[in-house]
Amino acid sequence: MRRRLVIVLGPTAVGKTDYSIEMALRYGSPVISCDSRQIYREMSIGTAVPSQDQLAAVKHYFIHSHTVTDLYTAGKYEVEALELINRLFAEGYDTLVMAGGSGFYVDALVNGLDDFPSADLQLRSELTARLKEEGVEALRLELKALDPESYASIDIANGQRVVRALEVCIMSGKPFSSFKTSSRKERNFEIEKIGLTRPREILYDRINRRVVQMIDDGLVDEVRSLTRYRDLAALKTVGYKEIFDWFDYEAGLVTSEGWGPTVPGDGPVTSLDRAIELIQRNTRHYAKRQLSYWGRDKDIRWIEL
RNA sequence: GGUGUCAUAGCUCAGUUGGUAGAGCAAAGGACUGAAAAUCCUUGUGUCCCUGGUUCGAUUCCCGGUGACACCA
Repeated sequence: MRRRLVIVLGPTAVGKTDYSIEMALRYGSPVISCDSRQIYREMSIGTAVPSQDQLAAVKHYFIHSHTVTDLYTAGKYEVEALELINRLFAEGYDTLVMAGGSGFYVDALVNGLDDFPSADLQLRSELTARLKEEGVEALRLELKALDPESYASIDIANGQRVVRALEVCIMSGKPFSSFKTSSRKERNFEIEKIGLTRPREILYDRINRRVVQMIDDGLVDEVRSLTRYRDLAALKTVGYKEIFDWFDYEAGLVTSEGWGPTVPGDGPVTSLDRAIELIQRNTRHYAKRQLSYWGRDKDIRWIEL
């Protein structure tokens, strides 16, 4: 029997949720979400999770299934999603629908990640602290000594990448690059990727309006209720970080002092309106990055809505 | 009505002691192997408000105009 996974992907706010539910109903499939933020049960409004009605209409997986206090990663997603997919196929489904905005997670599932050691949070936070104090150069030199190949191939201007490569080198005692096989894992089902898109102007307009809707739906309260988690990776999310910054300003923790039109950065978030503007802009940036990520994937069949 | 200040990139502004100009943001493009809604990289010619004058040369100085703001009436 021909088993098939149909992945509906596309930039944020393009309409993946509606499209995937419609498709799932047609195939009698559940929807398997592939979204690095909708997976957290503590976050709803700011992540544009499907509505109660939608969740009732079609069974969804990986929505609100995990907690922000556990660092979730693409590696975990690969394992868990694959396990679920195999189980569902075994139960008799021949077509499964996946909806995803997280390109890296989609790739992890489709092609598989190499067998790198997973994150060591202790080591990572040490390296991140050093990155902050000593700058990228110091860590870069260390990487050059431990793993010249990675030094030559990864983006060494990107502190986060340098930290991860170093983390693996130190943890395993082997070069980061030695884990890389650049081979694709075999999957025992067919994969079809459908990319949803819309004219840029329309997409941006949908984003702008959706952000306003989120505020009306109570985003500020949702964010406030998550204050104690704000340092977790899960909360480093568009729609949340901007509002935390606004809270900081209101609390007098940051001021406009020292900031001006030629100083890099966005400056203090002095009002809710300013926070909204920033969320809209950052969401647009995010959508653009998603489009760029999928831009070179020749396996995607694009559909303009 | 009078006086003063300002008028430069889509926006906020810097600058040129006169030799046609540059930051931040926006925008566009790109990268991506366990933080990925994260993180990082690349891209800046614009009647320097308009008219006239001085000058080899004016966006820069001067006259006038227009507009914005402030103060005085």
